[in-house]
Amino acid sequence: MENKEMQIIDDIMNRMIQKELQPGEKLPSENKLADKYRVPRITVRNALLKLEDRGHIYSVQGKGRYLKEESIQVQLPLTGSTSFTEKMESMGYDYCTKNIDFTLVPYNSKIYSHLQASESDIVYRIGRIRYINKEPIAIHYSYVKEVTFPTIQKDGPNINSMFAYYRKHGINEFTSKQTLLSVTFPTLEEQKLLACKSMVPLMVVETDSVDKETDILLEYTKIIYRSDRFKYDITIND
Amino acid sequence: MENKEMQIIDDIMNRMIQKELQPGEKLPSENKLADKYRVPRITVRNALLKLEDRGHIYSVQGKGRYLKEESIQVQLPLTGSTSFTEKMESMGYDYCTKNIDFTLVPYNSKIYSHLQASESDIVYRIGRIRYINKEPIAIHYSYVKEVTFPTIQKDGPNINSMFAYYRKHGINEFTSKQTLLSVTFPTLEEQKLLACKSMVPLMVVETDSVDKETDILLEYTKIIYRSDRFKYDITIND
DNA sequence: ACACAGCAACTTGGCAACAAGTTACGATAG
DNA sequence: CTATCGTAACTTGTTGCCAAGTTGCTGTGT
Repeated sequence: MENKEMQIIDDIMNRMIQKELQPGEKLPSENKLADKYRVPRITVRNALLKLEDRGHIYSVQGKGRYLKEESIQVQLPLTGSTSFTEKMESMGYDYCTKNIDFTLVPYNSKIYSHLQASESDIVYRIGRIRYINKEPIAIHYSYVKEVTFPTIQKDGPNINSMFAYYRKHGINEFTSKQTLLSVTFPTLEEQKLLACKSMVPLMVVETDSVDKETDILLEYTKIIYRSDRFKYDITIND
Repeated sequence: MENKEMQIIDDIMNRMIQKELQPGEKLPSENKLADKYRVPRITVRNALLKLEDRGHIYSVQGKGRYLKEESIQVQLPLTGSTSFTEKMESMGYDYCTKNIDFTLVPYNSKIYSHLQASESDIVYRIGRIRYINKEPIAIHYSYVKEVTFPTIQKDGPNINSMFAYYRKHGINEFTSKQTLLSVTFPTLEEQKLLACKSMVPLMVVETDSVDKETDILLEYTKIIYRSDRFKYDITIND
């Protein structure tokens, strides 16, 4: 029989789902598991390293391996036109956000075409990290043309909520033309920002935001979520 | 500086995105890369093994490592009430589907509660695999109560399209109460069915299907997509 | 000139021995 | 009795060496 490693991963994952293994619990040592599954130690070790990369367990040299403490899984409405902050607050989460950058974006065909911007347009990126229970759970980038909001350079660094900023400019209802969703793995930088391991999948949601009244394109948005922190609600309703 | 391994992964991934590395191309050997990045061979090796697990490269002992051939990425509308088959055909893909199982489902609190079924109800699972260009891209499970369609046991094994089956029963318009989306890794069985490596993330879409006219619950659906084959369109429109 | 065997130099794959860190416990000294 | 130190037995982490597979060149015989 091939692929003992994957069988071990399946077995341990099942035990975690069935609650046979509890959060915080210590796993048997590599040697004990190797005896149990009748495989070389290295096979068990590789399986455990993968589980660690996925963020399910952690190890302490000389002590052993432990299941991570269970962390929240948030049911997040991906659709709908209310702001992220409002969604979170209406669900009663300990939620906060932190601005991480406000920079001029060098010309980039993908972003510029999304914004329907010409090469001579000036585009800024507003980046922030969203936290639930003090844990980072998403990176949120807003790309805005200077033409659309001429005072953006001055306002930018102090914007806490783009929605609030738009309301201040008399825009109250938003819609979007297209929302795309894909799955990636974190770069080294994203791992640092989101405090996650290299094999935690990220969900990337890209959309445009349009003033419902005037149909003017406001921004191009890219949100990068830790996929292990959410069950996404994509119900279409109302 | 820590985490050389991740820096190597980032670098190779960037080169792939920038098309500096072409599909099918042979990568430098572990030793050459170790020299280039000034790290021990084992570090390069671990980075390459992760890229292999993610499905980006493959290796041949004695020969070397190669970039996988580029495969299609389909833009898939996740929302909307047309059937999967219709979506695919309207987009002109070489699409087909294969029934893989029709079985009685032993009592399971999660599935039964989704179906609003009591413990004495009989529930069947219809499983099929969906292919694009002969490549498996999704596993589709439909859970149906016998009460809803009394002849399901007889019909089941020959059902090619659930939507067609419902239409035969006079149901023409469908809707759903809630659609949830999450990300997981494949079990060993799912790896075999979807012909993918252990670290290819899967997108799981769970929904109920309701007859729009009578509001009767028809089925509970669970679709498991290979996340590397799609960009999902979750635009809410019309 | 050509065919072929054999060898050398490369590739990736696997593993065993060793290193490093933690804990538990018992001997020993005060 | 108590405190402390040392050691042995465990844990996970690292690495260097050799096995296995492929390629290509070179020498040899025809």
